[in-house]
Amino acid sequence: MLKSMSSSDDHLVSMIVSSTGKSHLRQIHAVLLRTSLIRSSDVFHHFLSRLALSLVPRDLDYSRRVFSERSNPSVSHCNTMIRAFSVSETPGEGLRLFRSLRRKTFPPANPLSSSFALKCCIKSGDLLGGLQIHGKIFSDGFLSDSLLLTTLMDFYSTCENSAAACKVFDEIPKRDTVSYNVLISCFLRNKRTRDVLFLFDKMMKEVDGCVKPDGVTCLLALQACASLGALDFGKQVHDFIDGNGLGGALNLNNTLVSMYSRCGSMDKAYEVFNRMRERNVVSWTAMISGLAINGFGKEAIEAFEEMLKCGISPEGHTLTGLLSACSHSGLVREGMMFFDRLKSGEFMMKPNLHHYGCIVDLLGRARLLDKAYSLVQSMEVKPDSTIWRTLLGACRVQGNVELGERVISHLIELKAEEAGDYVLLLNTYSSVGNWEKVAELRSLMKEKRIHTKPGWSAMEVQGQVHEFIVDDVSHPRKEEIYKMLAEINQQLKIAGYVAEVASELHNLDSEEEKGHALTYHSEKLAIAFGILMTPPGTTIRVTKNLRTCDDCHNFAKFVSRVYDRVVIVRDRSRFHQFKGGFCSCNDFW
DNA sequence: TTAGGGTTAG
Repeated sequence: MLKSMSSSDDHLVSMIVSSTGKSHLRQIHAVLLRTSLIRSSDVFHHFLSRLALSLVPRDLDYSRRVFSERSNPSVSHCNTMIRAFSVSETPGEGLRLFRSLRRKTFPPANPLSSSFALKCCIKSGDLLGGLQIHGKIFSDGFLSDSLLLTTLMDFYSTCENSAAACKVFDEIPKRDTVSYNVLISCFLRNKRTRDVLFLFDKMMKEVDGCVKPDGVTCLLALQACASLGALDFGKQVHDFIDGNGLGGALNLNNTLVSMYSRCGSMDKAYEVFNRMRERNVVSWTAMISGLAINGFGKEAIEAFEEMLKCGISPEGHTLTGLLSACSHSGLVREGMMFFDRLKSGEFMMKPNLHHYGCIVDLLGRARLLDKAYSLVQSMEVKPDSTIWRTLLGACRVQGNVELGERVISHLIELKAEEAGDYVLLLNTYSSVGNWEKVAELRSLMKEKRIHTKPGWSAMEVQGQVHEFIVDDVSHPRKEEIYKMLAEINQQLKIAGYVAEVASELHNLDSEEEKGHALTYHSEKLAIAFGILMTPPGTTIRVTKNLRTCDDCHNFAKFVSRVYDRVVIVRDRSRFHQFKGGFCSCNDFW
């Protein structure tokens, strides 16, 4: 049919080209060349777009050749190619094309060219390239282009420069839901979780015109709540979802399951999960991982088996959740059985680093350190720093100095040693009373200028999130908090609590500071704040970014008994529920 | 002629 068409049929030809499948594209190309129909800018545009953008997988070589054969490409032809490069493995080519386009006086580049070029910079991590484009936005006269500025924010977000992203946001003439979402995702990526909640609140109250949260906003806000353990705020987001007709979305329900379980509310997680009309592997994975961090190992295994019964195949993450559930609940036999099934290929995948990490953790907790070490040595994939770190953690718990030293030498070899690793080794030495080595390591840390990253704890009171760091003095009610902490310490002492000075050492320079900093670990500040701010009997919920130390764990146990409070601490690896002087983890973490 | 944001983790 194409053969009989003339240049006056451009539109029809374009439509045919746009609907052509991959197998016929070369034939169509030949016809277009033979009939000279390709000379039409319209026809060429559609052909190139089909070739470079809408086909999966894309044929970039072919697109590149077709494009280079065009003697007078228009801006939109160039943009098609820049966009294609921005999602390819060679985004640098897109930037080069953009630059050559800008150098020409005609045709001039348009805001879209800059937008796609920025995408190229994001993909290739080209900081300088992006900054140059930003510099030209003013001289190109694109300052009022909201969509381009939104992409620019996304660029700064990937560069972890949230201050620059904020500045661009302020300059956007007409902000809409997407520009808000980009800023929110920037805050989330850059760990400014409280700002995420602030912005969500602002959108909900429609402070900025009629900008309202949409599904993506809710998804991001829920992630922030999960990270902070902000259960009340999470419930508000849930209400917003239900009240605005967003409740049926699969991805939102999956995130709700994850949020509730990461906030320690398994009842609500189950409720959402059971009400879901449709569930995919992500839904099951969220549930299994949630059960895992809450210490419900057996239930996680049951959920996994139920999932298989429903005919859903697990993914890598699903197995990670399952194996970590076994590890956290001390189900060594079950964990090893699932690991064997994974290795046999039953789940159509090979064990990855996460899976090995779980098993190393499992063996370490089960005091099978040698077995864990030989597993790491025999791994098919090269062990990364996290694997070694997991093993180092197990060495600390069991005071195995010899293996601990060997492990740290592996970390040094990988050039991946972090302050936390030295702290673990330091604690291993101190747990066996080897003070000479402690001193030696301390001076080494000083020499290498190693500083620990501060731990933080968060606590939600009436929907407001309060954050604390070690030795925090920034909180407006710091005086009351420290007074309360002193009182608690006194009460606990009477009940028999003794601070374990040797249990955890942070970035301290002298022995005298040790006892002092133990008193002011961020979770202790948060717990004191909780007792201060809530009526007797209220559950205290604290979220911590690192693993909680032995001393703080012990402190929380005493608080739960002396103050008759349920204290729930979510640390980096799991939940601890303290009640009547005991912890749900049975000191096994 | 075209465009910007997003689900599970050791």
